[in-house]
Amino acid sequence: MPEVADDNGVPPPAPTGDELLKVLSALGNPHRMRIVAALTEGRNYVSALARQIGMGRPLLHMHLQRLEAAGLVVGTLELAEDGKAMKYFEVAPFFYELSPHVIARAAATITETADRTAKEEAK
Amino acid sequence: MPEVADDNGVPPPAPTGDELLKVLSALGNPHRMRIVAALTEGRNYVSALARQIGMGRPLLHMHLQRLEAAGLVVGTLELAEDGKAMKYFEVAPFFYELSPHVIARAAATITETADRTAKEEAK
DNA sequence: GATATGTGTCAGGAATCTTTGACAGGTCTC
DNA sequence: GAGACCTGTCAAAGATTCCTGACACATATC
Repeated sequence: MPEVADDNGVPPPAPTGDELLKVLSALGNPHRMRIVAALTEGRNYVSALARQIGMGRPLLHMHLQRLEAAGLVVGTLELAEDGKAMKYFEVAPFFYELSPHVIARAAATITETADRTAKEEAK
Repeated sequence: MPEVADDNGVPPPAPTGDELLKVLSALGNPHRMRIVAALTEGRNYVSALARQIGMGRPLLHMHLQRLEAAGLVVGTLELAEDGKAMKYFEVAPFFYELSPHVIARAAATITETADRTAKEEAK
């Protein structure tokens, strides 16, 4: 039988420079990588996750934020039966290919840290 | 004609955590991405490259070093006909797939910045 | 009320990148 | 020798990222 056939067999979307940049810098960190790995085994809420991989909540919170900004994980705030509000996170079904061509193509559409702070995108 | 058929169609080598970490953090930088892009159009020596993408030599030198350490580019010091020694760089034919599974698998073999400086690998 | 759970944020220090301006060396041509 | 190229390295500053210890807010139980 063929591996998996979830998606409609979408080829390679060719990510933009800024997008790829966010993804790569997000994944290029030991802790963040481990966080994604932990979430791959199942969704979890931040406090529990923090205990599981042994790291402070504030720190985890920040890392999850970074991962979510890159679209690698998604968090949803839901209310438990006992009324507690807890934020569950789970990995997003991402997929990127890294090759010279992909990088070259993406590099053409970068609007970041180039020189100016490029902080004016609100226009 | 079919795209390219260089390699023997090697599947997915499943990179180690440290390796993937180096690759991702190396590529997760605007300048480094642009450098790879520039080299995709053809090999070049550092001084010329520096002028081409407008950045100081010392800086470029450092970035190239990082890229080379990650195995994304390779540099060779050769002597021009007029006796000058120049270091030519070119992109390496790398290829990585980024998906939750790959990350999870790689995360299991990380030996970096975990906690201790892990600076003792010289043993 | 006190305690334990969950959520989030903030300020400040520690640790790492990133960047620049010298400086060293080399060969060749004028 | 002086100038134009190339190579490399270093120290110190600047900018980011990372990390920790408070603090705020909720709800439920003892």
